[in-house]
Amino acid sequence: MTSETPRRRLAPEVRRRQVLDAALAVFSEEGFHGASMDAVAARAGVSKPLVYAHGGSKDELFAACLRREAERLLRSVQAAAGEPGEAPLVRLRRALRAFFHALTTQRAGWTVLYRQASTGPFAGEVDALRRRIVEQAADLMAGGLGVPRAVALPYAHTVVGAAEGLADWWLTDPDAGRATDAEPADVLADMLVTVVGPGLDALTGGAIGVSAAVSDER
Amino acid sequence: MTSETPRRRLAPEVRRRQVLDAALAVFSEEGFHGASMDAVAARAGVSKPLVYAHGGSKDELFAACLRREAERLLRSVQAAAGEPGEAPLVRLRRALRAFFHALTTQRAGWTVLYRQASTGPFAGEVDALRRRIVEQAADLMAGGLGVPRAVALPYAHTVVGAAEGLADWWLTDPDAGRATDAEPADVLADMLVTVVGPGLDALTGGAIGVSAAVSDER
Amino acid sequence: MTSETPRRRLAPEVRRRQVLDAALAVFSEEGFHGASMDAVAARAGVSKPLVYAHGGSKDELFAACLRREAERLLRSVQAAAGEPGEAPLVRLRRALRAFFHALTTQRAGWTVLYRQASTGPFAGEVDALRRRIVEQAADLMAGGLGVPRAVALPYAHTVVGAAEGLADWWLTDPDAGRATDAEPADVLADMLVTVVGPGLDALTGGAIGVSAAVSDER
Amino acid sequence: MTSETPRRRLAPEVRRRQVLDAALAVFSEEGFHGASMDAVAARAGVSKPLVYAHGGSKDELFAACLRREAERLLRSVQAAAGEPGEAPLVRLRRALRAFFHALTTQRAGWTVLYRQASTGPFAGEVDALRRRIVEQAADLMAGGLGVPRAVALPYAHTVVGAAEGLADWWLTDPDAGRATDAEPADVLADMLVTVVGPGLDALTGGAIGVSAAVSDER
DNA sequence: CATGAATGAGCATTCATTCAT
DNA sequence: GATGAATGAATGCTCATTCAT
Repeated sequence: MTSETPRRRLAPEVRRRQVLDAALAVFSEEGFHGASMDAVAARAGVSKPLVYAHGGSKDELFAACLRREAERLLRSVQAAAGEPGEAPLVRLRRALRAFFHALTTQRAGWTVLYRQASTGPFAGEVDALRRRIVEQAADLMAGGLGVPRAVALPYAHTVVGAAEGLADWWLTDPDAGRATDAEPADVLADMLVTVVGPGLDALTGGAIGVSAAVSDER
Repeated sequence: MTSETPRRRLAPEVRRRQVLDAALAVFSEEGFHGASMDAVAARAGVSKPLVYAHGGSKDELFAACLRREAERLLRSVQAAAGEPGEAPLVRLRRALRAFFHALTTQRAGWTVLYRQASTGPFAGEVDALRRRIVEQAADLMAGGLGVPRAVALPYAHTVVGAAEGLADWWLTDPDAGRATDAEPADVLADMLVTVVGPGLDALTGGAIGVSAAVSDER
Repeated sequence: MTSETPRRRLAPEVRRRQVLDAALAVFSEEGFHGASMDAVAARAGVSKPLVYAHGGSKDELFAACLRREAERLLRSVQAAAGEPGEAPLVRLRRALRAFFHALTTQRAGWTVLYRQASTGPFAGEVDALRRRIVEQAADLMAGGLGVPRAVALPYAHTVVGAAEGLADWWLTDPDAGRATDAEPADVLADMLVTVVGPGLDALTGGAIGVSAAVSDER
Repeated sequence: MTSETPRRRLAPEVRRRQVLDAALAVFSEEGFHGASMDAVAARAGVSKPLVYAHGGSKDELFAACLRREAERLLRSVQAAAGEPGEAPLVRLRRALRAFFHALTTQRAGWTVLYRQASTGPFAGEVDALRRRIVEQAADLMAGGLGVPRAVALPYAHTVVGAAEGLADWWLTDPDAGRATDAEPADVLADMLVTVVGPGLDALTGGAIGVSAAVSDER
């Protein structure tokens, strides 16, 4: 018999990450229902009971993936958005750049979060995340300028939706954002600011110097 | 056997529509994997083999639902967009209004298209549809004004993504678009034009009279 | 390929009995936990889903076996016990004869009822059955003679317990009851009456002519 | 690792008893199949491998419990039965009293022996025990009076079965044996002698002074 | 010696799919 | 043409058992 990988003993947290990583990959490729625990185990290179030991039931495992990826994504974007003192569109642009950058390293996570989870028993969890993101965006604007919340909220939904649309495009089409030789993530973020920035200006009655913000920080 | 409902022989195309309708309903409620062929048959009020006879395998059935709903949606929007002669933003707004209106009568279809199908073996099919929509939007602008395709395409992705985001919001949150007592579908469409219109103006170097178009046709 | 048994279509009630019979056999041999649905299916010569279709879940299947066997057994004994008008010991003897006779054709049922089910989620069901039997026996005596219930009840438990003990012996040991060439079931029943009859006489202060009853109806 | 409970090295036989006690408790509560080795280990407060080291496989562990409890029970009863010199019914009554008394302190053991083990791979073991008990009872009578073995054996089965029936009743129903305020174990034992004593007298043609024995030793 | 970590094997259950009527 | 009856193939999950430390 060829010397199979010997039954190594690993630290629980290492194993847990291993399992979560495998689960994320499989879930993102096959979807929640399409993914089998066997497939997760195989991907992780371990036995099925170990998956259960470290990840719990299939539902728990999926929820754990979800939460981990959401946390990661939110953290990146929040850190990039910076302090409330700055100009809203500048903060928005930095946040969007961070968002598109994060997707490059979290492609599977994004897929799981936005394509797999919005259905089934986790719609609630994902909805909550989405709401947190949108709220954050709405706060960014409602706080930064005097925009009333009732105006900021649909705007935030629009921007977040647009970002998701571009993200999907980017992850699907290899040419997306590659018109120039700048970093595609930045190109897409800037593009988005260019498109929605003036609209925000219009909504707020010119409270922001859009063009300045848009042309800034290149 | 006592002749209960006499199991009328129906014309094949009628049966087919019956089956597709049932399938759409079940798929939209339970998701692709959650839906069982038994449930579809029960919903259609026919036997399972008949479902197979008229709808093919589960995959084929799902794909058929997908295509039918996509066709419907595209047709509505295309019809509303009108002729190439008119002002792009006017056409865009009409198209968006039609889109949001269509969702009210095609809620199940939308759910299936965008929540269930974007994963699994149908991602391709959905992608193709999305691409058709985006192409159409890009044409609308690239044709209407002198915008180069390379600029129009990402813009189109942005707008379509934003529309999807708002649509999800709308279908999820009962308050979405109900700030005034205007038709919510129109409110959302107009909101979107307000947000992305000026950006288009900026992108094209002022080729369109945005403000006019935006305030027009109220 | 050798012509396997062709997938015959059978009437539902026939199939159901087939499945129940197989389940009873397997349960009686392996116990509830030891029995696998695969084994039941194999024994019935059908596929596993068919077992589920006709027998429900494993629990339901077991419960169904239980109830069917209990019903059978009770019916036999009740019929044999006859009308309240007759002498108690005569009725008791006839009932016991019927009981031991029933065991010959219901060996598996007995095992399932008394050896498998007294544990696990069905203890309640079996307890109820046992109580019905004991109550019936107690009534037989409390009603037939003037014995107070408080005396009849432990007596009934004693007699039923003794009958079960003999039954186990009989089903285990091939020699049991074969001292003479009379029907073993009858020998055991009569033996039991001989042993416990005089005790009943003693308990009731000689209300019954035991010896007469005991020697009667040979 | 911080030395919590220092996991004392214990003498092997002490450990073994610890493990057997835990196993008995778990088996009696959950049944053979329902009991998991994890549960046994947890109950014993030791690790699973230690259970294997001291108790062997699950089957062996169960068998060990079985044998230990059987031994205990037999010893109690044998000791109580006393010397062959005495009157058979007196000895029987003492033995029965000891039996019912033993159950109060060995409830778990009884449950395991008679409810869990009578099925599956241990039926043999339990049968052997039962046979030893019955043999003993038969010897008691065949030896004490001139009864031939062929008569004594079924009688013994009857008495033992009746005792088991009463025991089950007692352990199930809290009112059993509590008519007077005498010790229930004694009440049940005496009750049993009252019921089966006269029958033995009848079988042997009046060789024993039943009434004397029965009323004796109150 | 004692254990945490790991696994092979099995089980109840469901479902898409297809014959026989 | 339409259906009730049947099945092959998975799938989620658990457990007795054993290494590596």
